Amino acid sequence: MTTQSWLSQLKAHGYRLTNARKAVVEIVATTTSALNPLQVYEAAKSTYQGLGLVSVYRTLEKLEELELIQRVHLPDGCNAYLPQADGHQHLLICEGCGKAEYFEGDNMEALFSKVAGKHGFSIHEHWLQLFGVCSQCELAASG
Amino acid sequence: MTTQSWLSQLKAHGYRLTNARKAVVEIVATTTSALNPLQVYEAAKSTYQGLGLVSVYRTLEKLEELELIQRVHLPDGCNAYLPQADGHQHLLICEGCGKAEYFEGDNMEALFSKVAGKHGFSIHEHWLQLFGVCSQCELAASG
DNA sequence: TTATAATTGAAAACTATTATCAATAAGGAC
DNA sequence: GTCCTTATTGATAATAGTTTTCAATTATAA
Repeated sequence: MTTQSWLSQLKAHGYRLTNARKAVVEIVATTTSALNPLQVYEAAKSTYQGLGLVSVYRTLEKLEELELIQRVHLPDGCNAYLPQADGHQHLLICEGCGKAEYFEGDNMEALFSKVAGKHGFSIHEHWLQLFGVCSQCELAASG
Repeated sequence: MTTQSWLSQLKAHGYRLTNARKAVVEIVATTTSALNPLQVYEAAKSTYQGLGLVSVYRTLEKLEELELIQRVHLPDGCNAYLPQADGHQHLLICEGCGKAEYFEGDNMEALFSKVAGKHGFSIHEHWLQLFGVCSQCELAASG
């Protein structure tokens, strides 16, 4: 299970397993949508009442350091986090429920290097994010 | 010239042409890299000494409203602005000098709708940004 | 030139994030 | 299990970025 595996990795890096960390990991490791620190805080408090917002910031920082989560930029804010994808993946985000799914773009790299060549750039990083409405939200809206 | 055209558009929408607005427009209409409010403020102050930071925020807001500029998300901040591109373009940004260039991805839409179909999403918006180093910065680094 | 209302810059308020610090508690040694 | 050390905590203060407030100014139409 992801939560356990993340806790093991924290431990393996010499970090102590505290109630605050367990509560934050439990939320972030299992979320399907990108969450900002305040959202994590509110969700994690139901597991561990005594949690402080500051500990959420600190735990997110460590999880990002260990590459278990990644920061996601959204139209309404740039501090949301999502479990990190394996390999190089792109994002599909539902504007209704916030659900985020990774996808792989076939042959995207080829396009990128073509563009890079044309403009005389060497590419180091890329962001590709699609925003839309998932089928459930579509249904909910029409039904 | 872009600056004049932007000022005309502000005027056409009933906004007064003040020194503060002229100074901000002059900077933002001619920039080749995405600038945040503070950067605009500092650059525009050399044109109009009395400028206040608050007026920069307010002017950027109006320019965005009129779709003359667009907000750009960068790894180190999400409040930079760039003149808006015609049509649907993507961004190529130099990590060295900050220069931003638009490009058109051929057949990108086809890929997006394929992905959308596969995941059951309907896409409303997309972000595609490539980060790298432009030829000038490459040269500067090696030379 | 004058009147008027939009706009301004300075200061205050607000929000999000980070640093400080004494109290707490995790986890290794025994 | 108990003790000890020190990482970690939550509360508070500090900081940074952005927005609101407001009296003074100024663009513009008459």
